Amino acid sequence: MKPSTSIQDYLKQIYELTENGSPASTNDLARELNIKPASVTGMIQKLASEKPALIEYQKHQGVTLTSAGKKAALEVIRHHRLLETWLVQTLGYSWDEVHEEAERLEHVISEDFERRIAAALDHPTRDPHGELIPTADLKMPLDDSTPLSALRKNQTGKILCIKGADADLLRHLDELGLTPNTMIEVTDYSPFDHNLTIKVGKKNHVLGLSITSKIFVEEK
Amino acid sequence: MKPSTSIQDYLKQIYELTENGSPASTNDLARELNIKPASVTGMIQKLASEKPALIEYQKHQGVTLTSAGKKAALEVIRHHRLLETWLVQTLGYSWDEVHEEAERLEHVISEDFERRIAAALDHPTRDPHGELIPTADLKMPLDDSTPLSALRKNQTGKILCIKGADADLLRHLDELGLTPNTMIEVTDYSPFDHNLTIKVGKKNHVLGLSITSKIFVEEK
DNA sequence: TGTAAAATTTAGTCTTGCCTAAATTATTTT
DNA sequence: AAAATAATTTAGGCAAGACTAAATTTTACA
Repeated sequence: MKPSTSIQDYLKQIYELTENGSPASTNDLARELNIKPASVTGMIQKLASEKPALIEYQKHQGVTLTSAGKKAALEVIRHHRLLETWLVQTLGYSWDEVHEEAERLEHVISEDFERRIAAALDHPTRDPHGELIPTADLKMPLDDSTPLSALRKNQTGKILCIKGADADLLRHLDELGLTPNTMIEVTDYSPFDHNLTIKVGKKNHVLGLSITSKIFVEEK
Repeated sequence: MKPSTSIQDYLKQIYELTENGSPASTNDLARELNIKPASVTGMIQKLASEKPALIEYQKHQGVTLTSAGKKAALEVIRHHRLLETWLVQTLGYSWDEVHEEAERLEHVISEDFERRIAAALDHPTRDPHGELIPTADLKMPLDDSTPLSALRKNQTGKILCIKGADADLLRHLDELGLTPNTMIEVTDYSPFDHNLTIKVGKKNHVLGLSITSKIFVEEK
């Protein structure tokens, strides 16, 4: 049976917190979901005792997704990213506005709806932020991007993805023209503070690590 | 604050059951909402004691909407009908498929989303079934349609709306070409059983009262 | 290594919205 | 008008999913 909206939110969040390979802690989950840690423990115990189990869990050790849990998480993430793409393309949302709307819609659309928007968008592989969209058979495509912070003077690339930016930063990057699919060139690098000077269009911008580590590019 | 999904469903249903002018009974609500009558009583008491009250209620007398309740109901109905229109126009749903999808989406879309689809559709006044769409300021437009069953031999009209048909009947009417905006002519009337012979395109169909009373036309 | 701080879990409570069973009120039939 | 039936309400319960306060475990640091 289809997991509740709450459970879908937990699974999605666990997926994201465990992408680095390490288990997700009760506290991290609580922070990300805006829920008290005690409540998270309760839900964790429930998810671990579902059959089939959706997460792997041992007291005080954090949680990881089982394959059933990962599948359910990817389903929600696919919904979310297809919806964002579609809202931007068909209703003129800007890429920094769509998140909240998709956050609510992702839980209620049918598989039929999912198929229809995927087809209407011609089966996109990345959403407006550049995040990879899980495939229809619920696999996450391989990510071939590099953080902009890893580039050095004279290297060029195409922006693929902006990760982990809040609404303010998204708007700021939009104003600078730093959006997915834009070509950029590193015109200077400061080894001291890791600042990069980036040429985008005809303008140069000096960006610190807190920004360049959130921009992912395909090196050319 | 925004009413819960459950409350929105109650209000929408009460709106529809009271369109005839008489209050909605506990039993009718229970039947339409697939909920037990005892549960309906509980919710009714809650809705009547909200401030401001959303319904008018006296024990054993049925319920009607207050103006606050009607406003909330029209908001949901506007969402539903705009969504149906939009799903049909942009995602190729057929008019007999959209109901369920809209039923879930109507509760989660933002006012911004509502404005965007209304604008994208050029502010339609009727949904794919022909039902009137409440205006942006939450008034229900006047209905200028007549039941097809009231027409007699040689009268002609344009189909405006199909009301209260289940999925089977919707598909059947679709096959006969009896969809909103179609021109029809009454070529015969049987006073005995109230059957009407209707010419639609080049074909004639004999329709009983159970069908003609669900088709609403603009008489020409 | 022992202790303080941080993280986690347990225990008990609350709200929402549904349920069943039983009691009450209204309506219909004889 | 009384009896039978139908509609409605009351009472008591349950599951989901959140909360607070208190107990426990783990980790970190002196």
